[in-house]
Amino acid sequence: MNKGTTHEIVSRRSRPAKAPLSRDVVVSTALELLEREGLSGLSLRRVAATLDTGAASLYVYLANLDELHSLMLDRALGAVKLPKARSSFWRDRLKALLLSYFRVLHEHQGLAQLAMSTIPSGPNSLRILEMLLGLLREGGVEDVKAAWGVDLLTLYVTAIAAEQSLRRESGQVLRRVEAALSAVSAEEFPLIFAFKKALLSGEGKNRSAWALDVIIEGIVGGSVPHRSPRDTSRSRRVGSSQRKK
Amino acid sequence: MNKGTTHEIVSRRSRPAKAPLSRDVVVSTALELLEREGLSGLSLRRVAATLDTGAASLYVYLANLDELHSLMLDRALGAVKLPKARSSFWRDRLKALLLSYFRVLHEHQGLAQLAMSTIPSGPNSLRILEMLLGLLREGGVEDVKAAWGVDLLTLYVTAIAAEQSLRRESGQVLRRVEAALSAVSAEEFPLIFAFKKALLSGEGKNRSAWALDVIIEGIVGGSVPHRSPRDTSRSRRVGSSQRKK
DNA sequence: GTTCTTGACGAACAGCGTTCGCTACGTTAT
DNA sequence: ATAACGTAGCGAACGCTGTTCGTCAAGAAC
Repeated sequence: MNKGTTHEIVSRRSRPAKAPLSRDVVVSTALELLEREGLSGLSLRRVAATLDTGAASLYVYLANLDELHSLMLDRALGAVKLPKARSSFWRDRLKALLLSYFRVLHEHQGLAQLAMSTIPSGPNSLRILEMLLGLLREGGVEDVKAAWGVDLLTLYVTAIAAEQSLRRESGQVLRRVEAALSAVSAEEFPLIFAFKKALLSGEGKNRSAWALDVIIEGIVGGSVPHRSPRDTSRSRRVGSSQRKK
Repeated sequence: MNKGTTHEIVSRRSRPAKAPLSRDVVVSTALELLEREGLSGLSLRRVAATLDTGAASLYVYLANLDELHSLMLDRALGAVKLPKARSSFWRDRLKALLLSYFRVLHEHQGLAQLAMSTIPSGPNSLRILEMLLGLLREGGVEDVKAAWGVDLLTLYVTAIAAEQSLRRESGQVLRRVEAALSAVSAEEFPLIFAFKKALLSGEGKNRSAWALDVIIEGIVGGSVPHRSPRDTSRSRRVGSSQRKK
């Protein structure tokens, strides 16, 4: 079956010092690889190769690639800075937290894209979630609104980070968009034609700061009339079971 | 949309009735496959197999898989209903447009996920973009704000649709989240513990309607003071006094 | 009739996630 | 001390992917 009868045994001791190969090193190595090569350059085989082993060995510590992604995301989210309680006005703390969240996703190549297809559920994510809930509640946001709001906020921040990462990473897509925008005629699409420059002006940082303001404003609702005539949603306290059709 | 729309070329002497195989049929077939099998079940090979040909044949009409994705997205966006001009208050029209956008992305399996990694740039997308710009302008939203706003709105709607599709499609991920949330202790994460039910209550439709309201309010609301000292440089009124350079 | 263009396509390449057995080692039980 | 056992490690393989290359055939142009 195998190659002949001789079968050399190389004696593992001869090798320099094989990596301990634990769940942690696998995740760390994967994160390094992600940062160096981007999401498309991340694969179980490459991770294994970096660790000088075969891909099959990783399955001792991982159920599958999805789990690795989930672990990577949560590990990375450990870098999000949680503002201290009552260190400032709650809204500033909320903004700081979301901004830190955004930065972590944005600064690491491919991490945001990864986060878009991976609902975070690890301990670090939970800590962030808990703090977001606390902040919204401190701000007087109603319970159901707060629950939906945190989902919205994280989803939203993730989406912005992913979009900007996508732009930065693969210029190919952006170039096609630019081409499409440049080709529009002033007659057919006058507004697009006129807004061309503004639409393409990335200038990521201002833009995402503005976007964050928008979403926070929207949720904490200084401007949203709490009860619009149509919105009769009986949002009451959490715990009272309600199911609406 | 169907294969036999126009002229039949019957004389393929060797074979019964081989597919005409044009760019349109490829895209249509891909969309059917997407709806039937989801995004993970979509591949060039499967599309080719459905068309009873080899994968290499598709490269006559497509540069690569990304381009197919882009074409598929724009084709699907053709189903978005554009409200008639001045049919109602501009804000209701904006909401209707975004809701239609959302529905199209949400109802077709996998389409939203596809849209998250594909910046739309086809004619149908442009028509939607143009209309969005018009609506925001009609609402008195300032130019640069409008330009960024449409980007935000579409990104946002796409993200919500993608998230909800992800939940519906793969219960695997959701189950892990549920497990993680159910396992939290009341001591460590009291708020998460208390909000558990509200956090998991998907009930997509109410939720996304609310989310849409939030983002629209955020953008059109005059909440952001906007006049930052260095921002006013290039944002002048578009359309009225735009000159060619 | 010959040349040129171009759609179609089989074969192949490199890579992917995942599974299956088989070693070789560390621990435990006898 | 020896035997048994669980398991980390890992090579090989399976079935899939996107993409490229060379070839073939049919029609257009000359």
